[in-house]
Amino acid sequence: MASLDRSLIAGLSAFQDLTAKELDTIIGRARSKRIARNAFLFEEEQEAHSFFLLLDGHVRVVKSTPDGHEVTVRYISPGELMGIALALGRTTYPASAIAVVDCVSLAWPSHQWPTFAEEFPAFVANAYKTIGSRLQDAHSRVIEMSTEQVDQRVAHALLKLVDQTGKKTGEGFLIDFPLSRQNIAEMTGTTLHTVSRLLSCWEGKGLVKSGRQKVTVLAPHRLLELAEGRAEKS
Amino acid sequence: MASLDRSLIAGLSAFQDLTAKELDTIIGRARSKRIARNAFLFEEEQEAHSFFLLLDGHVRVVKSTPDGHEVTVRYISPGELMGIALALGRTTYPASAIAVVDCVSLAWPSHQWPTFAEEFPAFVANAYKTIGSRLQDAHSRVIEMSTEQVDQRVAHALLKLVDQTGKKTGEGFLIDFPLSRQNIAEMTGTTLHTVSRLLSCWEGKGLVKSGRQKVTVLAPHRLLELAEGRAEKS
DNA sequence: CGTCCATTTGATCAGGGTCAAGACGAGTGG
DNA sequence: CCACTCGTCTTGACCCTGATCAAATGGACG
Repeated sequence: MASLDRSLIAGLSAFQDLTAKELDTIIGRARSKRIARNAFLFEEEQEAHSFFLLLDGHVRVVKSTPDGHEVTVRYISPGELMGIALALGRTTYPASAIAVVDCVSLAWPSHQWPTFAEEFPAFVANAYKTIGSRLQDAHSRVIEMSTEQVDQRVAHALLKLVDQTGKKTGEGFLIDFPLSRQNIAEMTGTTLHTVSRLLSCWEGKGLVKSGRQKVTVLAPHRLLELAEGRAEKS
Repeated sequence: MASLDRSLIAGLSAFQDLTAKELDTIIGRARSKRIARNAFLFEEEQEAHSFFLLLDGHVRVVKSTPDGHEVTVRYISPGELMGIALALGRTTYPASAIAVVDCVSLAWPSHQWPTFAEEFPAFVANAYKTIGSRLQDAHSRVIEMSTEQVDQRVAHALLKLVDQTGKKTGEGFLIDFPLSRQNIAEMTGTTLHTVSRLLSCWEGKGLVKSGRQKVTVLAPHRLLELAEGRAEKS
């Protein structure tokens, strides 16, 4: 097996302010893994044996309720850390992580966390920054759910995904992984029916174009107006 | 002014695993403040000059939306840290904190955080644990908002408050600070009207007893059944 | 006693969930 | 290459939860 090279992680915000030598050490302790589409990287409630960095692909993080509902917490893009809640004193994963497409990730055993903390304070500082921004995300989600209508929430969700992983195409911004109506519903606390109706309607207005597990945002600006509730009701 | 004594903070989970001497040092750097009912401890977007520990009273943490809605993020009880989001790389407060009753708090200047981190690693570890549990709280809020009906969410909210600050009385558990229908609505993403109707209904069933800005939970167990959706519809 | 809030309760109604049925498209196996 | 199947998506009809609008009641406090 070819050994891992630090160029894989150099330049990622998680490893900002670390020296080349430190990167070498860190990557020397990592194992790389391929995860097939639809496979779990880790599961909710499971013992948190490792923490991860996604190198390639897209991962959906979900929590399940006792009564069978699934709620999507977030999508992870390449370069992001995953499974780091243990840095906050947990021993089990708070959610499950599923590969949306075939993925490649790095993994470090959890028991190395304290060592990392001592040897690479810049790294843990970055990790905490990540956690901070996720806490803010969670709070904005709460606020959206409390104050916005379904159409605004769906619009916000699409815009967030475009921001995160949008690929510019001739027509607009394609969300670059398989995304079903059901998936969008699980992000926004609604049903696939309502999402389907919304997308149909928006397609009619030229805001988006969507197909089977595929969404392209054509007019982000107008979608944003809708998301912020300053669109004229037509 | 009498100087502050370490007995004020000894025993609090935020200061677990610190020596008496360390506690003395920490408290020596604190300033204590009285905050009148309805006054702000800090405001959203404001420069985060200090972080706080609530000694006495109750604080409501709220975020406002551009269109004037207020969402209550959480209530803080004595012994809890506040305004520590700056530990996660922020420079402004992410929400406002309002004294629900007359309060007493300790405050440390933010610029001491790095010093604290070096001198009292146990303290920052505890702080991160606090943040971790708040992240989880936020996620459960999202899940509740996505999957539960209003009555379940209100029931959950009341139970959480009872857990946090419930005072056992002859009849049940009193939530020990002024709490209006409006406040409950802001915690659960509904309106004061709906909350009022729910409480009236529950009062009829003997689940709660409520008056002006006052709620007592009489039958937590039955309320929990309702919260979890396994109550018989009557 | 009067004013200001918090609360209650009724009436109305719409957003969006639920139920049902069908169309479409992609992959599979013969 | 075609038929079949399964999963995704669409669309209609219906109805329920809970928001909105409106008005009255009741304490608390100056």
